[in-house]
Amino acid sequence: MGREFESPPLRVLPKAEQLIAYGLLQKKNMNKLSEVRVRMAPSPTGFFHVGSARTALYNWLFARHHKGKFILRVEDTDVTRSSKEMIQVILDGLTWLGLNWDEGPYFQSQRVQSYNYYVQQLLKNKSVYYCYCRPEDLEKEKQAAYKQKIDWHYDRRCLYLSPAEREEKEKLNIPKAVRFLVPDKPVEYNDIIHGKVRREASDIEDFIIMRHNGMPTYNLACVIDDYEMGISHVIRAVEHITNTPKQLLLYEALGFKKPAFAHLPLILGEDKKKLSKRHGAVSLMSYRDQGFLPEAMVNFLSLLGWSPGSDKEIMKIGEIIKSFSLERINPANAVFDIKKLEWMNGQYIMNLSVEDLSELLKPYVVKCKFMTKEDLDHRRDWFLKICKLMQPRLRVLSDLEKRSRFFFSDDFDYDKSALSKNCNQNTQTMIKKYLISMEDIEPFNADTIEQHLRNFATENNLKARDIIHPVRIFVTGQEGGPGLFETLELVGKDACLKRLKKIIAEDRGSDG
RNA sequence: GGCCCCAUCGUCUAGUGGUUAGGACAUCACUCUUUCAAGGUGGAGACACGGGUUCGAGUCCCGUUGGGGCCA
Repeated sequence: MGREFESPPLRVLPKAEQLIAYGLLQKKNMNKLSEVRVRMAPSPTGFFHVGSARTALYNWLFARHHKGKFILRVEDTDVTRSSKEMIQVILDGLTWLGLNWDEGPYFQSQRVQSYNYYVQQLLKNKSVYYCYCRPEDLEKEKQAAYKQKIDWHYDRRCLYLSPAEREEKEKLNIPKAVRFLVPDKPVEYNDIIHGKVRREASDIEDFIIMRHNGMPTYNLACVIDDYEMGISHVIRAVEHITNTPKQLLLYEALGFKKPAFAHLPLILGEDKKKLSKRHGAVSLMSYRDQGFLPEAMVNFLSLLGWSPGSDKEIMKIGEIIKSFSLERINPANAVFDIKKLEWMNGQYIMNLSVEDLSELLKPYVVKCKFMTKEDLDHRRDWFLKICKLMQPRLRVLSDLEKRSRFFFSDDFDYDKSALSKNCNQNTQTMIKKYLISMEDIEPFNADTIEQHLRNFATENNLKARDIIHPVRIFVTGQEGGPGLFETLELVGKDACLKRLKKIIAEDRGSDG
């Protein structure tokens, strides 16, 4: 890295600043035109966390509400193995949710010279100093201190190195990091969600801004990126709130204009710990695969920490954008309630047209190997009817597999307790008789099946339900489900007869 | 260990000094139905605690407790 960085890198000027630069706008009118620019800055970890998804969503909602820009930036300096695929995961997640970005993705790994440039500036104005300490040694000291329940801060030993000592270390080519010299005054700022946040200088350690290997730390890269990308509002998770004072110090040392900050509450698991892999599904895409609709996911996530103030919960995206504001975000952490998500998804499924639902369900049918796509297309009307029957019974699309297998295949499991409840000598005899008369039903549709069954019941001095229940369990294996007559129609005459015969052949009546 | 953030039903929340503390999910009952869902009706269920300020506090202040987060 022998190169000197003389010219400052290009900066993306917000619209208003561009106009000022061209003399087209007076500074006093700047606020009228100043554009909202927000960003989502994920680090590619191999999957897209629902928490990141919500952060992205809130940024996006804020940008759309203010007709500003939503920018995507990949923080990939730390992750040596960050690959194309991992970045694609993020893009796919955003795309699935419908969170389109206006700029980017920008990559931190490609902006190293920009960070170097500003580090030089900081070195020049003595806001930072070189630190020759070995990270492992400091870590050891720190752990030892914690063990004795003593707080530990870096003691600035490298700041106080004599010129001779420094020269010695330079001569030995000891790797050096760059540390920020924290000024002795408290840092205070106004968080949009949390209000006044204050931190004493003595509580802020001289933090590293650039590692031995020349890579910037989060705080440095973040500040420079946000500045150069003209970010007006930094909206991020509350775990970063402790970084904010440090970053504010950097803004000051660099002479940058500060953005506004809003720190989002965390999403918690049922045990109230930060939602993580051990809570089960935290990857956005696993929700997609289970058959959650993106609209439901967006609606649910938008309400996890924010409320429009009205009682309305099922909202179109336009309504959410219209009423969204950072001020209405609840500062308290929120538990991820999968039950409510499922309910909401069910609501969205019910509001779908049958045609749309069938399109969404098709991949699941194929994936479960119930039918091929071609067969499905051949029996379009039949499949549409199934979709209609299942529509109010699905909470996630993948529910289709266990709840409606019997439509597609003779190979399904019987609900054991329901089966034994309905298997006795009487039902066996009755079903035997019913089976014979069923052969005559023509055409085999819901209406004729119902008429026939009710007649059969009267003729045999039975209640309709005494036939309905056993037939249902024998034909579908389940105790509940859509209306029996529609179900039988769609299962088809041959399959119905076959399944009833099978039950009789097994002579379940005798073994109970 | 230090610092920071947070605190209304089990969960998500409304509430910005005067409310029978409202809604949603979940739960329970009833209803509809051939069953299961969906729908309808209803029930149970919360201001963590202690001090202030105030005529009056879920709401403002302080403390305690509890939870959470961060510390290359």
